[in-house]
Amino acid sequence: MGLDDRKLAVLRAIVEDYVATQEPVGSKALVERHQLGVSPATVRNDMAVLEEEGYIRQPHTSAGRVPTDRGYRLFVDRLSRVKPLSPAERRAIERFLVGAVDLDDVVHRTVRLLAQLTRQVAVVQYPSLARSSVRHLELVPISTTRLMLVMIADTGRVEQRLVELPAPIPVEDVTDLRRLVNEKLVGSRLSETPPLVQALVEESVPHLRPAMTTLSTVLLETLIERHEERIALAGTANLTRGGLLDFQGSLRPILEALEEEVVMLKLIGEAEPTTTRVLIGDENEIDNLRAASVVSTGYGPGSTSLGGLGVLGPTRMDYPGTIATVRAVARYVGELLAQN
Amino acid sequence: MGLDDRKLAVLRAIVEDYVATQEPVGSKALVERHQLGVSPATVRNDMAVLEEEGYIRQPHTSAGRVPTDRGYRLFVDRLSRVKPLSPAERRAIERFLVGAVDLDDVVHRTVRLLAQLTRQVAVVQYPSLARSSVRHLELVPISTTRLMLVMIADTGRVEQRLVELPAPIPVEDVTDLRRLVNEKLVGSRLSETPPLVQALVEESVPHLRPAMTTLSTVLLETLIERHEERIALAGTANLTRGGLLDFQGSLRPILEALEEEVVMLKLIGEAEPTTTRVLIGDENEIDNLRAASVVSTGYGPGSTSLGGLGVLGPTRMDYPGTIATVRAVARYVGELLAQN
DNA sequence: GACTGGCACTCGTTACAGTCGAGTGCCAGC
DNA sequence: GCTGGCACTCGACTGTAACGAGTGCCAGTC
Repeated sequence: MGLDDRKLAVLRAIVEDYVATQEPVGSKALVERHQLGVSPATVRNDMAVLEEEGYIRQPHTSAGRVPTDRGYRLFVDRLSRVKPLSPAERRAIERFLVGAVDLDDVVHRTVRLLAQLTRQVAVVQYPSLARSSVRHLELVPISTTRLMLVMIADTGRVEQRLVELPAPIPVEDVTDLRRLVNEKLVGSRLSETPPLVQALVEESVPHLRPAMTTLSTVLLETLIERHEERIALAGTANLTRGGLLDFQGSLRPILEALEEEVVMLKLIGEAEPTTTRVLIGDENEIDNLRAASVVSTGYGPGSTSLGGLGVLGPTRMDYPGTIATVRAVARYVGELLAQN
Repeated sequence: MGLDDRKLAVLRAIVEDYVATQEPVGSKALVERHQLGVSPATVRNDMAVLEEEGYIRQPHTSAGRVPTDRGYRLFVDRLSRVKPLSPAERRAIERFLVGAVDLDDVVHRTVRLLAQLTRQVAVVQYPSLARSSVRHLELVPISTTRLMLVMIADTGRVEQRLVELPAPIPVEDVTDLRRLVNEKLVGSRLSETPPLVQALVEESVPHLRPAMTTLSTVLLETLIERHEERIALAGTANLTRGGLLDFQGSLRPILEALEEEVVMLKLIGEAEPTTTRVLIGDENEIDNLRAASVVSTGYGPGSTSLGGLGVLGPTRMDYPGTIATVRAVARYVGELLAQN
């Protein structure tokens, strides 16, 4: 593993040039474009070592070198600084997010902004319900046997679900039910509600019990277990930049993966605001994304995470710039949501 | 324009073969695969006429013929019957849609189903708010100067928006506001609410007036003007089927168009349940979609339309099958929503 | 011992020529 | 009006050759 400083500089130069030109880079071009202070022959020797160690490879014998996933990894970990954003970019972020009127709007603006700034596919998770708490529960009678249950979370998320009651109940009972569930659940984290919901049923007076039982089932089922997590996507057209060279010629697996919300959630939903995760090519556990890289982080007030966001692009991407942008956007969104 | 029956039969055969094989079809292959009862030479003469009239064309001099947009148009209008769905498909539709728990779920299932059955990109518009009526309005106090306004439409759609009040108001006033807006607006179509909202302000008692004014602004602005329309997408990965031959080599414009909700809405949002619209290639007003075809219709109970749905694919698509599927899915969804 | 210039070698790219064959248009004949 | 026959076109494919970017290796220099 004896990689001296110059070899690392060579690797850095190769990554930078390849990302910029999208073409295998040779020893001669390298010494011309960078001040390495040595001859092409020396660079060739260094390249041979780098190749042996698995950081770069040749697409074919008489071609220049291309970074491997491992090479990008080394570059990201040790050879690059996070690029500070340009003032123009900072302004773009602020301008874009100011004026959002509700949560949906914030999420949509964010994902579009991220796609535009990074020129990649952007993914933003809605604030996770599990980490939100209940602000209010509303029960709206639709008919004597049907209620619409609406839950408003402190993050601004609103979820609704139809409840089919086992028997007709009078309006006064709906009022009672509403009061009871609100007294019990408002303010508590959704991840902590199951025992509370259970208690609600046990404590309820006999004539409300059937309705409360049904209601609690729906509460548990829908609001906590089922589609509690949602995501927004933007910038899929960016996948076609750089011709078909990226993604080894086929967008299919990428597009398929992007449509699977579960997959995407797993990909970006676990990060914390303080860390930025970079997954490069092969490091990805999802087979369909073996030709892609993902940069993700969490957002939220302070260091608590409400959800994740990130971008997906070719392994040949501008990591320093992308990482900087993802972080910046996450921070702004976190602050914005903290104000609500 | 003297196209006799045989020439039309030839055109039909060309369209069918080309759709199936994706390769230019020649006179010899045509007589082999279809019982036209004439020789290749005769077919060639017919082809020459069809080409002159602009229904087919040759990619290059020594190749077979390919239908033009105009050819597909004639095929759709006069040469094809809507294919009845297979029992398996009918069952798939029913199985897929049964068990949907709320509107979001219905829409998501529908769009995925449509993408799967047609193997194209599917687009489903959420039930249009403009054509829905108000079932209930809820006001939830967030703080003394902030309310969360939640509107529930008869289609099951729920919209929310934060209201910043000009001055703090007591909880009793919120109750009054809630009662007033509900009395006035419940049951009316959203497209008819603006005068009613106006009246609400004018009729309100002095001490409620400031709050009511703000509230009415939000009501008009958000629920009626702004993002009143939403769509769901699925099956973008299907764009990559058939290699890059479809869409003249670049998915970019298509993907860009798909991300523009406004564009998509215009495309599918105007149809009525009784008619099915087919836009072929050039007929499309959106430049980005000149290489694609769109099959769309409306859905809703009876012949009133709640929204549109459709699929987008290459001009080289199985029109009879696609049309049948789009119609069938629209009918099922319409019925499903009518039951709510 | 590390770097360098030089050189032979590899191999993908491009250009060009030639062959093949699917498919056509046209025409004389039935 | 249809058909068989025939000459023609032109893209697809194959083979050959020249080109050149880029390499690995080695002997020479500091």
